[in-house]
Amino acid sequence: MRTKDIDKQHRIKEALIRLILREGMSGASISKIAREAGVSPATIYVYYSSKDEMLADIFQEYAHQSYHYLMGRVRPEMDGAELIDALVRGYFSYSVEHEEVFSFVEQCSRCPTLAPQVSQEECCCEVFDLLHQYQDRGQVRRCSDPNLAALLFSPVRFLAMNQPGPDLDAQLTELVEMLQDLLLL
Amino acid sequence: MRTKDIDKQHRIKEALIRLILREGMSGASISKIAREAGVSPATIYVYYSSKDEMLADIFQEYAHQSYHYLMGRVRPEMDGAELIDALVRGYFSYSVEHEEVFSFVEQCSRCPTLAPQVSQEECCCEVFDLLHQYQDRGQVRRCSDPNLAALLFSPVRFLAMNQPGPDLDAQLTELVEMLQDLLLL
Amino acid sequence: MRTKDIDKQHRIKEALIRLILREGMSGASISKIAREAGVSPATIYVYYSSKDEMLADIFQEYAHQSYHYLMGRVRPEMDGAELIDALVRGYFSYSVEHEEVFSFVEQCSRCPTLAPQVSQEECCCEVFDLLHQYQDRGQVRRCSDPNLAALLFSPVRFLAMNQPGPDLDAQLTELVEMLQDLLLL
Amino acid sequence: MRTKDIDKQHRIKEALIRLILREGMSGASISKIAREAGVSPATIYVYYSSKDEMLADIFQEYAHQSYHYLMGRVRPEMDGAELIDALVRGYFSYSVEHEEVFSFVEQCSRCPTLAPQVSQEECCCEVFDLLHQYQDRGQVRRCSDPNLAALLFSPVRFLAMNQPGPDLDAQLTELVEMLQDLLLL
DNA sequence: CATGAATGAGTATTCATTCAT
DNA sequence: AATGAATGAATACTCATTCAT
Repeated sequence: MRTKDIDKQHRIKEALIRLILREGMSGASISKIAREAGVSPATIYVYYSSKDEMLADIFQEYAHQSYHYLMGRVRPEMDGAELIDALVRGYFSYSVEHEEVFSFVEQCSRCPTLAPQVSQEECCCEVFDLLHQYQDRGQVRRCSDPNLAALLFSPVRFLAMNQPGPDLDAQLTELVEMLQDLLLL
Repeated sequence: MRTKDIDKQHRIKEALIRLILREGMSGASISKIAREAGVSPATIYVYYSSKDEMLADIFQEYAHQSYHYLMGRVRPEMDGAELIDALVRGYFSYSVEHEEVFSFVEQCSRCPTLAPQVSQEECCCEVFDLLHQYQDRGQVRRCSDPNLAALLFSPVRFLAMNQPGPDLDAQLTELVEMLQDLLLL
Repeated sequence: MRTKDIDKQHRIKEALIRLILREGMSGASISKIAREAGVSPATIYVYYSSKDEMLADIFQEYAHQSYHYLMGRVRPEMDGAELIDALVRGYFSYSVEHEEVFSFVEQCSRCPTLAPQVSQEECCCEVFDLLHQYQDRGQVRRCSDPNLAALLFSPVRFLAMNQPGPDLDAQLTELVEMLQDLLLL
Repeated sequence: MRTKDIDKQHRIKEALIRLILREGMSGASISKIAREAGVSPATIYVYYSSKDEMLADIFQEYAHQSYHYLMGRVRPEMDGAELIDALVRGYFSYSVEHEEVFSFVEQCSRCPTLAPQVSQEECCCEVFDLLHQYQDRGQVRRCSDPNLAALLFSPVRFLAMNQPGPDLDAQLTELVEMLQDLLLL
């Protein structure tokens, strides 16, 4: 059965991510994952040859999901200000809507045994392509890609991580404005 | 009665931090820590009542070391541009010179079972006091503290985390300039 | 899927009981039990979810074995004197032949954390049913069940526990006679 | 200070016995005992050279306390019936009033590594001396000492151990009457 | 493909005991 | 006499993985 298999592997992925959100990297054991996914521990080894490989695979798979999400929030007809607004608020929405994946990726990317296995810059190229177009059109300030990424996404990631205060919305608006000040020409 | 060996506790702390840099949160087991510190596993329980408590204690202790480090790099006679330069480059230096602590804190602050136990904003107040002075004097743009922290420290943290490329220095200079553009009046 | 090895569980039970006879409750550690049973410590947790549960389960299982043994030693055609003789001597034989189980049950039933988990009076009802018949027929003195059990079984248990002296046989005979005097009408 | 020492040793004894009532033989570790007694673990080794020796010593010391208690409940002017009544009810009272010691002795005397170290029949000689006098005077039936002990004390011990039912008092009365029937001439 | 049984090596923690003061 | 520090060895239990079905 084709569907059955894929479903099972999918449940394993979700179980892993859910578990890591709840208990952190060291709380995600094979047997807990299996229990959470409703499969046997042995079944996990049908899809992944080791726990390390599983983690790396799934990290790789989800590492750039946020950028795909972002691409769904921008429209070609947006001007620079709207683009920055969409990217910043979009990234924040993502961290809320996909809390599990967000936390999973955050944790994995800090793990010294895991992070080097995964190419960090690979799949966000779509977003960069877009930004480059705006830069080429003189709508967005030119700067190196790492700094662009650092300024556009790290601060909002920082806000997303901290406990949600009451005036978080105002902060988000302020952040958008500041980044517009900084990046628009 | 044998007297408590402060050096021993210090070695435990360093061993923990070193190990987490090398192997991540899930690689830091009590017995590895003990071996690395040159003590018996049981000795760790003389100083900490559980592994969780140990992690939380040591995380708490080091969570704000970077800010103390930064305070040692700024001088009252600096103008706004120099301040931003000192803070950004200082934070980067810190991440290089104290790689172990930097990675340890980064990992701990993403761990869902650990982060909530530790008050994140406590000891960086000194830095904020300083920034507020510059804001009061009209040298630094007014904005909410979280956004100030997010913009000043997250991007450089992001650069520090990624594998060191050749033109990292140029990027750092660029980042400083951009933040000066953004934050100076 | 490998099938559960009933023999393995049986070996675990026997190992536990043997060990407790030799070394007492505090000598029966999981690793000793595993070694004695010829399995891995982890295997024990395939059959029991914790040591406490294992002890309670196995205690429960053996708590009333002596009464089943007794039922095999009485015949319906016995008169009252023969019945008492069979029960008392039978119980003594049991303590000799099944020394391990006897000691195991004696120890468990004194353990304050274990005894309350196991229903003590459950399975000896068969013996009581029998005794009630003799009482109904006027062959055995009427008295409350606890006293009947206390008088018929505790004294012989006491003799069985003490180091075997040379005239133990005479004592047993004397005990039988005294109980016959007391209980026959 | 003389008193201080004795007091400390006494607190250790009481702590051990209390702990074994609550948690059983395997729950009584040196450090728990020390905490319960309010002393340092090392202090225990001032009074006892090892845990085994401590257990044996204290068991020995309390093994026959019940018989001393009983001797305080009998009067020389009692007749046989009163004597049996006093012994049986006295033993029961003891098990209630000195629950901790009662449970401690019950558990120790079943422990195969502990029981053989302690002479069981030593100190109850006073009670036997008394019973022998009644036997010599023809007031109590002659039988071997072990059987006398077995019949007089085991049944009431059995009643004492089982959970206290509502009609325990009636049972005790019944037991006294039956033993009087059996043992009085 | 899928699985529960099985396990050696590991986990965090506690043990009885000794040491230095 | 008394103690908290220190520990090697043990504790109960879980791990990632393999095996037999």
